[in-house]
Amino acid sequence: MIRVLLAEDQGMMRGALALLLGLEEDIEIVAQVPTGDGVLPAALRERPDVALLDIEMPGKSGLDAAAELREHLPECRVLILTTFGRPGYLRRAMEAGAYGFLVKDGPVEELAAAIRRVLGGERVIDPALAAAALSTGPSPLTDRERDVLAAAGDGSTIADVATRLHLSESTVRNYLSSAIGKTGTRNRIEAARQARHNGWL
Amino acid sequence: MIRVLLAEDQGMMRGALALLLGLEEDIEIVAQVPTGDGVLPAALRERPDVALLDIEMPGKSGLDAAAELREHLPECRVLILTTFGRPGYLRRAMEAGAYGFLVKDGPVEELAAAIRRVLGGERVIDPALAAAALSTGPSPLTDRERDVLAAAGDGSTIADVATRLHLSESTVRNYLSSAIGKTGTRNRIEAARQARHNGWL
DNA sequence: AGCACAGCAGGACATTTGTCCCACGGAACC
DNA sequence: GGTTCCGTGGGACAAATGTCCTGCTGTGCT
Repeated sequence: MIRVLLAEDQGMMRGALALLLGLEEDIEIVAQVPTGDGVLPAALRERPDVALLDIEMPGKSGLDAAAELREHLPECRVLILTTFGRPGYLRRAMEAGAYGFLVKDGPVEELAAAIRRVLGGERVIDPALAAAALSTGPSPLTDRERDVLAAAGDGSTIADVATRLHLSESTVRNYLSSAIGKTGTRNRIEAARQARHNGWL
Repeated sequence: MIRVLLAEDQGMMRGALALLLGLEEDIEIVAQVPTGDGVLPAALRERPDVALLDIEMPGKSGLDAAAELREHLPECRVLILTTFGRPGYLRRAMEAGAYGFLVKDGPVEELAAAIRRVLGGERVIDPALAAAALSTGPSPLTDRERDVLAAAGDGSTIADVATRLHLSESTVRNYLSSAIGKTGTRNRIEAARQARHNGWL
C-alpha cells in the first residue's frame, strides 16, 4: 500500500481526489489537510510515502511545506499538484526537493500513475513545462524587489508599501523602478502581473 | 437516471467530478465539456436533465451558457459550480435562471445531493452567500464603467484602453474616476480588485 | 415639455508614479 | 585592497493618473 498525504485547500477538489485515489487498490490516503501549515504535523504523525501538495493554500505554500518535509521527513516523496504551471513554481519546487510537478489540467489518470512513478524514484515533470522553466530563466529580482513588488501589486500606493515594509518612499520607488526595468514592463501593475505569471512572487 | 452535463475547464477537476458522480446509482454523466462555448451544442445533442456549469471557463462564461440554456433548452436545470462565491456571480446566476449555486469549497457529498434537489425543483444556495449577495447590493457601475475598468485593471495605460475601446482618453479618465468613486477606492487597481471581488466584472 | 441619466469629450489642475541621478555601508569574491 | 552587488535613502524632473468642471447628444420616464 502506498501511503499518501493530500494537501489541498479546495474542499471539493480535495474530497474528489481522495475518493478517486482511494479507489486504487495500492493507494491509501492517510491524511488530508486543507492548509500548508498542517502538512508537516500530519506527515510526522502518519509518515506517508508520498505527499501530494497544492501550492496555493492558506498558511504556508505547498513549496514551503515541501522544503519542510525534505528537512524533517526526507524519505517522504513530494509531488506538487498545482493549478498554474508557472515556470518559477517548477523551479522552486525542484529546489525544494520535489520529485514531481503536475498541473491540474491533465487527466486524472495521470495522478495515480505519477504517484507510483515518484515512489519508484522517478521524476515526473511535464516536458513542455520544464522547457518553459528553463527558457524563462531564474527570477532576475532581488529579495527586496520581490517584496516591494508583491506589496505594491494590489493597488497599494507607494506610501502604503513604505509604511508596511518600513522603508522610505524613495527606496520603494527605486525598487519598483528597478523591478519594472528588469521585467521589461511599463508600470508596477504589469511588472507584478508578469512576475506572478512567472512564479517569481 | 439523472442525465447530467458537466462543464469545467480544469481537466483533473472535470475528470474527478465525472468519475465521482458516475459512482452514484441514479446519476449519469452524458457530456463533459471544457469550454463555455461547448455547452449549448452538447446540451442540444444530449438533452441532459441537469447542467453543472463552472463560471470561469475559456470561451463563454458559465453564466452566459446558463442564459443560453434557459432560452434554448428551458427544461434543463442549471446548477452553477464555482471557485469563487462572489456576490455578483450569484446575482447574475439567478438572473440567468440558474436553480442552484455551489462553491467548490464545500464537501463533495453536497454535489450529488444538490443535483437531486435541483432536479426536484428545489433551489440550492448557500445561505451565507445569499446574505452576502443581498447585502452587497447590485453593481453600481454602468456598462461603460464596467468595460473600462475591466480593460484597465491589468496594467494597461489610459491610452491603451482608449485605443482598445475606441474612446477618447478624456472619456476613459472620466469613467475610471467615476468607477473609483463608486467603489470607494483610491485608484483604478483597487477599484478593479473590488469590482472583481464582488463579481461585477 | 421637462427631467434624469448614460455615453461621450475637452480643459485645468493637483497628485502620484516612474526615471535617473547621487550617496553610503556592508557582504562577497577575487 | 579593490570590485561588484545589494540594501537603503535623497532630489529633480517628466509622465501618467485622478478630480472637477463644462458641454453636447440621445433615450426613457412622467
